[in-house]
Amino acid sequence: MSNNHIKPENSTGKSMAKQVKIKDIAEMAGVSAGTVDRILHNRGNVSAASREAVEKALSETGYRYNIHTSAVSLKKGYKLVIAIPTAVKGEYWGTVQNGIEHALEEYSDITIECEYAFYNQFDIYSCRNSFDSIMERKPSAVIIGATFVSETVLLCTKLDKYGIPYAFVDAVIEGTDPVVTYSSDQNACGKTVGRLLDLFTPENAGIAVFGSRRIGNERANNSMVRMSGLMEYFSTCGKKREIKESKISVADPDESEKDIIRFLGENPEVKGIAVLNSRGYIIADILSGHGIQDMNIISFDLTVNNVRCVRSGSISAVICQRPEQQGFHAVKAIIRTLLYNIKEKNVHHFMPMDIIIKENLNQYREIYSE
Amino acid sequence: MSNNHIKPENSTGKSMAKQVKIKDIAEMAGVSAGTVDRILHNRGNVSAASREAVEKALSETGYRYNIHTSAVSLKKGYKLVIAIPTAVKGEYWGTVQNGIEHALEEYSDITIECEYAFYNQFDIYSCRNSFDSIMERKPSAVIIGATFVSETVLLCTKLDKYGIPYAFVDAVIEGTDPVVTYSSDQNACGKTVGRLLDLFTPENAGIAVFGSRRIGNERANNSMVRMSGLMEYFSTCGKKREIKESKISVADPDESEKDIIRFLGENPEVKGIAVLNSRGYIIADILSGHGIQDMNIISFDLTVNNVRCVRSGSISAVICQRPEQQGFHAVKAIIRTLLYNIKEKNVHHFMPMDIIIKENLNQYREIYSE
DNA sequence: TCCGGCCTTGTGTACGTCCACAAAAGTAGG
DNA sequence: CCTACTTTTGTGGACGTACACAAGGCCGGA
Repeated sequence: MSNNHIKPENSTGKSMAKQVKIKDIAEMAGVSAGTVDRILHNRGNVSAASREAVEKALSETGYRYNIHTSAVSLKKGYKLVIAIPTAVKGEYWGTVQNGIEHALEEYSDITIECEYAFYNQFDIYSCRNSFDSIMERKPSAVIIGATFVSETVLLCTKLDKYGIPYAFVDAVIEGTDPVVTYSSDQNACGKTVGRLLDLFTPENAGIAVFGSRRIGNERANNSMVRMSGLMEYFSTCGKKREIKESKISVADPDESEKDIIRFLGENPEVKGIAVLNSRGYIIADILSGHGIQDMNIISFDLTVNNVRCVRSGSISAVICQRPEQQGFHAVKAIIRTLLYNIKEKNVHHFMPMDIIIKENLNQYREIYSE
Repeated sequence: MSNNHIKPENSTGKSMAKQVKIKDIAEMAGVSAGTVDRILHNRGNVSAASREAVEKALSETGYRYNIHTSAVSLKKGYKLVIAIPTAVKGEYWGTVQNGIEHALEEYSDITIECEYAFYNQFDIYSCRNSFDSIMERKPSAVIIGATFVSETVLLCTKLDKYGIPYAFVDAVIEGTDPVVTYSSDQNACGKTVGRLLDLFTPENAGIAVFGSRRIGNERANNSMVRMSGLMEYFSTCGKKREIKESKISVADPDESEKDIIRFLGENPEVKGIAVLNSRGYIIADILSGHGIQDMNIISFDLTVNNVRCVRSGSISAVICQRPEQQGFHAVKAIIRTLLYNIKEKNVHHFMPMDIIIKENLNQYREIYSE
């Protein structure tokens, strides 16, 4: 009972990497621990000779400092600013936020202050307001859920100027220099949707694709990339499918309903619909309301409404890009950067595209909620 | 609509929790820090009165001790024994091992020694040998990948006796008391396979199911549970499908090949095959070798061979249960138990069943390899 | 040469916990 | 009431790092 632990010193033959301490490095380089510390933290005021000697010792020993003792003596806290579209519980950005908070819990023994700078993803002025406030908040690091291209580039330029690290979730914006990004390959998503639609829809039936209405021409538009992936799938799959395109309006539900019903009246051969955003449930509910049962809908994101529709069968499949994991890992990566002051090598992480159908829905719910 | 987004903690959007220290608890309870420490670590020699006062203070403040300072001053190390089937890189248990090692890296600042006790999952004697050696190794905790029921129960009884915590990955054995388990709902897996097979196989074609040959009648047999799930799917899906059953032998490849070709000769209507273990690639390769192209194979696990077949199209879909995550989380949970000496509430974790097809294969590869 | 100022380096304390050991309180027997 | 012993409690050093501050070295100008 009392001997179910081992003593660190007396390893029973197993070799254990011995921890190299700052003092060891200092001794090797012929300087004091303080100098090593200054180099490790880029605090400046170090001669070229000392720096060289210490860096040699560091790389020879493969020194990695002890995160625990580091955290113990760390005086300064960090301030994390999260600039993402308004997070609604049970929807996409709400799930991202879950992941963010989950990660912060893991670091609850370090002083990390976290501020949200939400913006309306359909309103460029709201985004500008929000992003303008970020520098005033004096962040140590920023997590960005980008929608508008030039606003984001502007923000990143400022952050770069002050050496403030930032990470992207959901979408990656060109012309920026993030520490790390978590996103999905939207083109591959489109292909996957194509494949699923193809599987679920009878061979002789038609297919329709619903995207969002474009808002401004500056938006980083995941839907459009998904669309081209979907088209690629159908142009290479060997089968001949007729593909109709349409849009749904987010703003006006009554309008949408009329549009959809009219569209289906005009295209009775359509038996499969791809909805390239998270609003598949809207179409599913409209069709249910009109007693239409034999439509196969594929949509995106495991939101509460989509979950309901997958369970009831009014949506055939949903593709999900692990928003929670995106938030979680982005925060962890950015905190690691703050602590260790090193950039990771592989900055772009692509999340898997989970395929969720009625049969495997339950296990995903457990993962994505909580 | 406007204000149902998540407010983190307080109105200013900041989240910071103040650390309650052992000294604070000691002061509140009118004892010294040493006494609090003894209670926290069940070191005994504490009067009932002190214990009561301290526990009151602990629960009032919601005290949670600082993992970093704890780790800094922790003298003892831990020894983790991993009792799983022999891990081969790129196969199921190899991926579990990846996850285990990944988790150990996260705790590289704590002294954790890790020993593997591999066994041959097809040989009950090998399992006995391996499990018999475990107590001698004086583990602080054990991670078990169980195959044989009574051997596992025996091991767990011994572990329980000495109060050594253990966790299950992949399968859960009845009559044991693990700290935590990571596994999949095999019945739901079976249903999902059924659904996929149904989608991929033309409506008028027949379907076959290949399980493993049973080895001994004591084995925890995932295949059998998957089989019943699959049957459930087809008995409730409304369609009429003819389902044939067969087995594949792991031992003798030539024998398997003959069996399969004979089977398909006798059942030419079969155009879809579910392989309820990870050996879908064997069948896929045999069929490819015989020039058979129009078979839809669904199998399990993202092994290197299955990945190759999904990419080439000879396997239509694979279901994967995140072996890496299972290993990863099991280790993290067990280490948390060792550190905090508390049991988690929800011991059974079910992993999602990822559906992998050609179109979404690449992103999963990145996740599961690395 | 001396002085002030800047650049560089070394030193010492604090962080919160663990744990060994010392001290104190309690108990029992004579 | 004293001694011997057990149970309970308090105390201080150690862990490895961060950072403030003091101290030393170097340089140019007077």
